Amino acid sequence: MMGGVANEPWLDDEEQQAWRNFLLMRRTLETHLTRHLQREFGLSASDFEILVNLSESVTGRMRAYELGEATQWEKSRMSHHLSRMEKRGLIRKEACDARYPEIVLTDEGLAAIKACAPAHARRVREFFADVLGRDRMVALGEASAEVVEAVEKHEHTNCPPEIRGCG
Amino acid sequence: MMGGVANEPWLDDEEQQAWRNFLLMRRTLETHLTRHLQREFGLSASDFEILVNLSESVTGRMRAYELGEATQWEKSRMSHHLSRMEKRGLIRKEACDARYPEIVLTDEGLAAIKACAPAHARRVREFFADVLGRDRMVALGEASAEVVEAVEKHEHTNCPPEIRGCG
DNA sequence: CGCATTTGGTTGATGTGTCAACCCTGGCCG
DNA sequence: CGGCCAGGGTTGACACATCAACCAAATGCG
Repeated sequence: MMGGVANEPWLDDEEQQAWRNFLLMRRTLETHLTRHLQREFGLSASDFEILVNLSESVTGRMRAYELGEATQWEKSRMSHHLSRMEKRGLIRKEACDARYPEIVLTDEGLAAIKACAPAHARRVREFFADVLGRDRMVALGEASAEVVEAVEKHEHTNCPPEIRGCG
Repeated sequence: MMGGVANEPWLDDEEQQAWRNFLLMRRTLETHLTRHLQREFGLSASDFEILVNLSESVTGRMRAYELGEATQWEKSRMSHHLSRMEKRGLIRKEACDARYPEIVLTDEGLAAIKACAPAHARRVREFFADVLGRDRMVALGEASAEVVEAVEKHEHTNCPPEIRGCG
């Protein structure tokens, strides 16, 4: 029909192929990992991320804000998700501060992450680390950091006025 | 609290750091690209994907099944999303076959993708292609293909019985 | 022929993510 | 002191994804 709409000077065929491979890879990997986590342990990727962060903290308790920094989620997403997790007994909100409730890992939550972490890590190794090999994996980690930095730098200077605040 | 739950023999610190960088990168990039597409053109990433596929086809019309192959979406996701897109006038379903309706790109849909493709491609270039540079980008494309292949091979041999059908 | 199976597609329920609006408390400045 | 306002957190509405169940035309085989 057009064949050229995305074929501007912007990306040539080889680059586009690489980009599409990347998109496919990330979805394939994510779908696969998520589905197994869900089926075998009843945890979503989001659940997993929260539980990992909590379990890695020294006290097993954090404020939602800290979790937000660690995960880079929107605050409303965090709030919604923590409510759902609380309903399922994976975490608990404790009102120590009478303003900023603390998010506490419950025994059940701890048990859940302990149960699924090895299988998850094994899959990451099998499908990612082993396939790439150490060198390429480290290189990808560095490249990733560069991309994140580039995006964030741009967000600083170029985001829409409602958000900017910097100017 | 534990610090060690994900620190099994499975992934050492360096690997884990690379993995987390990768996760962060892919979310940062995706969030950024999606948000701009949404704000500037009112299109979600899913809309975009469908429109790209349709617009690249010779006739501007495909069956849902073909779109499914191209995008690797679940069929129900496809169905739901096509319905929403039809409601918004981006596509149309035509019952030529009286069984398998054809998905047709409308003028409005074509206009939409033509309008947003350059800006989107420019962002991909700016935040991904230019940051990585051609060589690393191509290498990542190849690595991605390997990962996809590994996951898919495993899915073949090791998926849960309901799905397997093999063996 | 007739019935079962396959297969492409739809539907409904539910969980999840995003946006915008709101609430509440503490700090700031008059 | 007192009003304001910034920032963490919540809520509601809506878009989206996934799962399981379902539907109907086509195919296959007794």
